[in-house]
Amino acid sequence: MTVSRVLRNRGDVSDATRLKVTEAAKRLGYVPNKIAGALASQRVNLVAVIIPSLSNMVFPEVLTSINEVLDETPLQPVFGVTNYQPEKEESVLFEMLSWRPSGVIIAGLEHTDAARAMMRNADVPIVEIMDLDGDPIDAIVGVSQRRAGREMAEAIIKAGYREIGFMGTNMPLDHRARKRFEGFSEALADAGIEISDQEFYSGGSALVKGREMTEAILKRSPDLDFLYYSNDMIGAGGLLYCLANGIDVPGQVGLAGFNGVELLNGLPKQLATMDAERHKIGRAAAEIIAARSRGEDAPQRVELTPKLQFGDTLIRS
Amino acid sequence: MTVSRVLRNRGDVSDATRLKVTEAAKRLGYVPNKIAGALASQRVNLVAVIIPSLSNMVFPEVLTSINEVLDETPLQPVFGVTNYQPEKEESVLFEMLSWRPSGVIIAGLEHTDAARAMMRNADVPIVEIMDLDGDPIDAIVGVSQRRAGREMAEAIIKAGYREIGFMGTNMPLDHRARKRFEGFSEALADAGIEISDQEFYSGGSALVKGREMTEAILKRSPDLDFLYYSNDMIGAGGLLYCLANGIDVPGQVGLAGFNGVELLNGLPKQLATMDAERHKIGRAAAEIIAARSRGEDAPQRVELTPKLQFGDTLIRS
DNA sequence: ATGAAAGCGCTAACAC
DNA sequence: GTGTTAGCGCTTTCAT
Repeated sequence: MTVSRVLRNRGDVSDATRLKVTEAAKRLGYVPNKIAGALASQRVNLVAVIIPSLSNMVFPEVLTSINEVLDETPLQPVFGVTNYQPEKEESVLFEMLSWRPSGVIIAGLEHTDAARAMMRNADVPIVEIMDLDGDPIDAIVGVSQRRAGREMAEAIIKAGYREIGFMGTNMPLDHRARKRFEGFSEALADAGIEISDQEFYSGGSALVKGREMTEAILKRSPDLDFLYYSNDMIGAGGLLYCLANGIDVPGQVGLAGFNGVELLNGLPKQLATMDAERHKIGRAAAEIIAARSRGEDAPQRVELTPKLQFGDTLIRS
Repeated sequence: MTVSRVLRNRGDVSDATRLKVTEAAKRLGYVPNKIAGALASQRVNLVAVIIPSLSNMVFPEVLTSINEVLDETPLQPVFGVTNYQPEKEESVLFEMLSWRPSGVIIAGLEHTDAARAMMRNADVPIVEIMDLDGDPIDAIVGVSQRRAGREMAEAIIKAGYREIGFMGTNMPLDHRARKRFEGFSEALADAGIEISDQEFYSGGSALVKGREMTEAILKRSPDLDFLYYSNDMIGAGGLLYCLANGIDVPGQVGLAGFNGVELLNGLPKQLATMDAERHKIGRAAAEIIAARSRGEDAPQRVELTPKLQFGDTLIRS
């Protein structure tokens, strides 16, 4: 009836009745039932956002920018966390799609067959984010992780380092870290170099692990002249270890991480890194969903290019 | 009809038909419409989780533990972010309540009147988290921020420090930081001490801000013998500044932060801090919602007590 | 063990 | 400018 019109600012309603209705609504503390509304209108203003982890720091930042963009639209983000488990991703996705959201933003390109099928059948915009190396279901925005790895390797070689150690997470399901590593190794191989030593960790405080791994790898392989870390947090740990132990950085040992986290700016020396552009990724993804839900069209592919920041730990050649 | 029964594992259905249905469902990539289901059953497995910020590090951790607990139930968390703005909180709450969630977990005790009214009328379990100093709407779990501030002040005084500087965020709407500061000042006042100097910041990288503020305050007030930071990130920045500038910690200047963030373990020295128990808070809150949604009863108030960690920057007296 | 029918609280389309 | 009506896709209840 008229009430519905008022509450949604639709159609022609006289000011008098409009006033009466809004007033009554406020007085009764009325909160509309979107469930019924959504069922009737077949429209839901929710956007499903699915990420692997909240403890990674990177993802909260992506969420923040998604939030920023959607704040200016009628859309509402709804987050789900998969803990890097494909089956969990599948179930979270199932759960979310069953609410018929206006769009899906999901990290990565690797999904179970069932998950992929669900998304293809869902008939809503799907944006896969972060990674670019693979076949998207629908839209995609991110950086080529493989290329990021390559470029870092090339810069390291160019700077004259030859005995290179790698440290990273021991998570077979972190496909982005894996692809960076692959790109990195490939580029080294192209230059006839092999990784001299490596060290993996899982769980625990990344900063502490970075210290520990760095100590271990340098004790085991004292000839190393460069350490590449798969993320900035362990890189920062390594940097702090080197500084505390009088190791000359970048003279004796060069260091680099990945992500460009804000934290690095506060350290005594700037760790070399590559900005993963996660704010831009979040914005672009949200903008695609917003545009599509307005019926406008939007890019199918947004490629961002991570920029190498030399900082103070990688000799600029 | 029967299909519905199968899909929900309810009632008596013959194995034959059950099989037929599940198979067809899988083949068609069927995803049930929870909107219709929720409307019919008047039950929704969503739990609204409302927090001020994602960049604060503290909140992702709370979310993580909420997630952990709800993972073992049919409930699904749904996050909303308020950016510390009461009106935004109100609108997020409105939006979420309009989906008739099974419960609400919301940070803090300060809300607009309208928000408070909505929650009171919502007829679902409401758990206010983090803070304990105020009147809860329904259930509450957290630590007394005021007391946390007091205890830190008392420890500092006991350790013999007298010229105390304070650094914190310039956010009038961060009520928890404010209450800690109030408790801190009160305890100092009880001992006849006043804060000698203070410095506030907003925005930017907390670690960098910590360095900068520490430099500024020490240049301005060289007599300070203790610096209390309203959070660990700026405290860590301050610590790094002191170490880099040959300031003897905790001999010449003592330092303390708040939160007990994991990051601190990786620093060259352990910053004194108080663990805000955010994992326990998340767990307890989620458990209350889970219990209540099962019809069991649950505690109305869970008081956690932050533990002082002296680390290496506060003389143990 | 299965089917049929009512209705959850809205929106959309169409009268008046 | 306002009221009426028929669903939206399920669950629930009641028959069979």
